[in-house]
Amino acid sequence: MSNGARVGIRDVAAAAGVSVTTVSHALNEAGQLSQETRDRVKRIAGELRYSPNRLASGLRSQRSQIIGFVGDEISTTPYAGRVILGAQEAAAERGCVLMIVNSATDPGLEELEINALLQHQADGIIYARMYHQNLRVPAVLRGTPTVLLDAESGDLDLSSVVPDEVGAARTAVTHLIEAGHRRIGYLANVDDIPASIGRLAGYRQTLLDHGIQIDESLIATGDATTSGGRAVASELLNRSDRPTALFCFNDRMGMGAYQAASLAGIRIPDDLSIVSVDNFELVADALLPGLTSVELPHYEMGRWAIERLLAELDAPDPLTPDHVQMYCPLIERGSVAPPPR
Amino acid sequence: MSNGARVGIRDVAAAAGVSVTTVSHALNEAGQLSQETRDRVKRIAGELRYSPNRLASGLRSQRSQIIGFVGDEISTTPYAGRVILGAQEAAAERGCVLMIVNSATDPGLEELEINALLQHQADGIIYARMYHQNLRVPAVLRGTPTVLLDAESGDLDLSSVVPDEVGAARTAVTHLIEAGHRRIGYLANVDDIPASIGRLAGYRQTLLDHGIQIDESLIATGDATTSGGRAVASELLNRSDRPTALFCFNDRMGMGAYQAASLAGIRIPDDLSIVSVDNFELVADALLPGLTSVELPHYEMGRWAIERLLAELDAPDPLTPDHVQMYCPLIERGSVAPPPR
DNA sequence: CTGTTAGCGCCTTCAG
DNA sequence: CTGAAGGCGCTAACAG
Repeated sequence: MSNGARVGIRDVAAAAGVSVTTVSHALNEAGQLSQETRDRVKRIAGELRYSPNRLASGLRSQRSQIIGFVGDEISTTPYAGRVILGAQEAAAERGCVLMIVNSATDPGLEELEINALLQHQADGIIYARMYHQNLRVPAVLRGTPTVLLDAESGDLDLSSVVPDEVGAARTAVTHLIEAGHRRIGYLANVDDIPASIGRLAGYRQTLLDHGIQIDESLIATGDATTSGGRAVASELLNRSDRPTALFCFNDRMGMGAYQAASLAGIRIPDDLSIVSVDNFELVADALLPGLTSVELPHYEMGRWAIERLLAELDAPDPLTPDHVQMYCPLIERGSVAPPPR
Repeated sequence: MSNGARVGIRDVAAAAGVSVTTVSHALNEAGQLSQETRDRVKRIAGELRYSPNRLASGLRSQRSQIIGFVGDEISTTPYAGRVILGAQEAAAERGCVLMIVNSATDPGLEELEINALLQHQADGIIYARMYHQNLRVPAVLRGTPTVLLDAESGDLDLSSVVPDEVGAARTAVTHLIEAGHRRIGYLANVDDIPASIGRLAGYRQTLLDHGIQIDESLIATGDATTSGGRAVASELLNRSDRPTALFCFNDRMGMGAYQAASLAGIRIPDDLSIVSVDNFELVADALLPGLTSVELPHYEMGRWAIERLLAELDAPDPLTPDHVQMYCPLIERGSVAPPPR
């Protein structure tokens, strides 16, 4: 009915002429066995195509080797894939497997889904958001080791990993300044979220650090979408004293800026340089010219979250929570050039 | 250590003054219990915040309620999210949960990952590809109920669901013809995969059905990427007898066609109409004007695969495999208009 | 209609 | 260094 896991530990024991204990020890690198016995048991287990039943071992050892992954908007964002890949690869390296639920917008449903994870005895939970945010973790999670991914929680002592938003903006704006730009506009996101705040702060700081006066009229705020970016970029670009470069909240706004530039007959990068944040390849790489973008380290955050969670699970004493802001590297393509003279 | 699942079925039994059997029956809607007892047990279980241990029940009942999902390129395609969402929602409705692995390009690694699923006693497997393809299913899967998603297998009798590629092309081209176009180019994909074959066939059939002679020179083949689309679209659009409409293999090639048109000073949709396949919103919706596209039903395929798999699992006798070609709906945006006169 | 009795397959004290 | 026994939490026969 199920899979071919007909052969159990006792079959191996019988075939090897030892007890089940010895087999268990040999296979789990536990106990004190002679190397010879250990090898022989392993060989025979292999020959018999023995495969452990993790329900049984989990039941007994109180370790399911399952990590629950609670994510929002898995379907609507392109980032989810890389987060999940990073998490899954890190988990696989440690003999764990991911159990994924898409936390719905409805908190009631989310609780149901988390309960399913808990019923399966997930050893721990990665609570992931696709956009950096502050949140309160659902009460059901209390008592289960949890790591926050692309999210932070004020009320609870949970480890978390988020992108270094300020640093991302600094990297982008510095790149523009180093190319010679002094008049740099910012296409900001209206939403009041950490990414908006951090990137705006990074933009300001970097200009100031380079002795560039901040011109508030060069900060245009809109929806963090292509059409939003197009709209606000148009305003900026139709001014007689338009900026020579644009830093964009994300790649979608960056794409909007391309469209606005095209509509206004402004060439990229000759007349206008653009840097954004996301490095969403399907967009950044597809634009003409390619969009230089600061990458949000989704894969790395996925890995980090799993590694941290497993470290907490393995620690004999509770670890003090760690809060990481992850570095965001610049991916250069073709949208930056020196300003037109 | 683990979660708060301290309270077990025996605690509930004690509190309710019944045996564990009665509790089990009450909670699982099994056996023959008086409605009164059933309700009382459920109430008490709720009050005690009882939560079943699915490792234990799975071990006993030989049903883990886990569906394994093995997918490729989960991280690099935007489709994965919707497939997974459809699968996960359908699974949740049936009390099941998804265990996801990203099958690497390396078959050895893939086998390892599938084995992990099997060790966790997954009741069945969804073997999913992100691009429609024919394949041989890994030998490890033999003996485990498996459903193919966006893939078909010649050598094995496994149920499968794929997009109706021919139908998708017919829908797209028919839409163009109904808008008045007769001279319709096709941006084809060089890769020799079912999608390429099916969409090309659908393009040809539809023209023929409408009495339109096929002009082979209007079929331009390139990489299924934005730059590939741009390159081949340029060829077509720089001809004096250029087509009035373009059917594109996918949205990325469609985006390339937009760029080629822009470079050539051709306006969409006034001078040129475009329809493609994918309906990848982040691109189709972001383009100016919006790209009319035939949607690949990823969410629905995810749902279908789970429902089919569960049906096979629940069937007393083996079901005869089902092979579905799923309908692809047209999503109209702004890239189609009557041909210029 | 409800309770008793065995395990599901494995790990983990304990003895030997 | 190895083996015997008990039980993780639950369900499925069968009794009553």
